[in-house]
Amino acid sequence: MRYENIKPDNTTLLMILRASSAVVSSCKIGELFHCQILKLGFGFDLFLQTGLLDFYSKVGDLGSAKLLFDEMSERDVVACNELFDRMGSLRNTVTWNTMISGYVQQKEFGRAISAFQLMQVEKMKPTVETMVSLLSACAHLGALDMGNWIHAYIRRKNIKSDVYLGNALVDMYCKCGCLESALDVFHGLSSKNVFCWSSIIVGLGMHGYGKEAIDAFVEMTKDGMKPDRVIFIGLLSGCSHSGLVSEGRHYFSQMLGVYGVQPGIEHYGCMVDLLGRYGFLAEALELIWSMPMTPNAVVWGSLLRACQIHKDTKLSEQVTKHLLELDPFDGGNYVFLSNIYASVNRWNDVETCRKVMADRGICKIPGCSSIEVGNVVHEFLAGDASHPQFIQITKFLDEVVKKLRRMGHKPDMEYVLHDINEEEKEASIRYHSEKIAVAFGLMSTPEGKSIRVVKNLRACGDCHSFMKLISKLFDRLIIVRDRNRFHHFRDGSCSCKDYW
DNA sequence: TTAGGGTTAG
Repeated sequence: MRYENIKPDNTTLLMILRASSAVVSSCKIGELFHCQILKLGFGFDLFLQTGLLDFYSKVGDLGSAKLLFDEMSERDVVACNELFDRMGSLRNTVTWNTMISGYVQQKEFGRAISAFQLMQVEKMKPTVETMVSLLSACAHLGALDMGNWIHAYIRRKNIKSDVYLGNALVDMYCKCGCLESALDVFHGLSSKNVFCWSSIIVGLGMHGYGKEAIDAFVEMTKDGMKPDRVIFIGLLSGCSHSGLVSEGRHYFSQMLGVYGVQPGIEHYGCMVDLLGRYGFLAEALELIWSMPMTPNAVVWGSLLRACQIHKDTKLSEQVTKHLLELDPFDGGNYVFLSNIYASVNRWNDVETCRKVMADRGICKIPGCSSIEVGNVVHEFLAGDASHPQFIQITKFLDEVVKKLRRMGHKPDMEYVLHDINEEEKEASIRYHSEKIAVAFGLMSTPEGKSIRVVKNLRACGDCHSFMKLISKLFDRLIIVRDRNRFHHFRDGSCSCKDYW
């Protein structure tokens, strides 16, 4: 259009922006576009500004989005001073919603919630779109208290529920460990689409209810709903969490013929996970070689995890080679290999692994656990003692460990990295972030209250048995969401039946 | 103009 020397109007620009935000992943183009708008001297109206704001949010340039958003606020003040008070605000509900959803999409969940609080300070009325974004933030954080508060707020303010909001609630309750509430909301929905079904199927699966996930799938198809690829990911991963190998095989084989869904690399990944985790390592490897597409890091990663569970050092070395070829800078691969060497006492190889990591400047992601107490999310990062009550927590934890030892618990140090003495090894696992978070929960919540912890990585074997004992010792329900599933610890045992 | 579900891994 510029070549024709015809000046586009605002509507055209808005259309271009929307199209770009759907396909463009580079922030540079947004900036260029922003400059062009200014250079060509457009009337920068609210729609265009919102379009640009949405663009910045979607491509992940939150800095520019925030700058623009704040700028809009200043203009608002000027406009209100100059004009009559009936003048519409330049920063309206839609721009707030765009900003909040931008934070959620960029995984800045805390900021999304803060933005909502600011929105309330400015007396801006939230809408159903605001609520959906916020619930998604709570789901990611595992912030149940906040999620409950939002649910109550929706009821109090009579915010009209739709299928998006219903789904967001179901997903939030599942990911915050409240399967009962999720099911309540789900069954109460007046209409359900494929998103709602997938939320509940995935939720059942990640809580260890594989059979119920299959039942939901069957019910869904009876309702005339056509399953999509995400539904099958949920179904197969649900089978995997519960060790339902033959059921998983059955549905995988029926995907294309019966349901018309072409198995993608994700579904092969689920199958490798299902077979490998159960111990069928050779079959899992065979499946990888027979795949119609090139296996990716997720597929090899699933097999590597299976090798770790079933202690197949030889195969795991082969698998790691593939992984390191695919991504030589992924720290996780080195950590995995190093753990496997450590478990069979090959300390020289452990050292080599660590040296390669150091030489290439690769770090491992530190463990991080969070717990919500009194409407505040407390975060505990491995090796970080900055929490104001850190000393009291560790003292409390030491006492607990002593008690557990008297009960006969021996620390499981299979995957401690270093070739160090037993005492040092014990110290290195005693303060794992999830233990600190649970200890803090025990100290700061009333007796009998369940404790919910969210962890960014998988729980180690020692933390898992520790939680089982703690649930009995303190008579508390402890719910831990780890990287990919839930563990409900009650009266000395775990809902995963130690299959995870 | 704004909103929702997904496989491995430190």
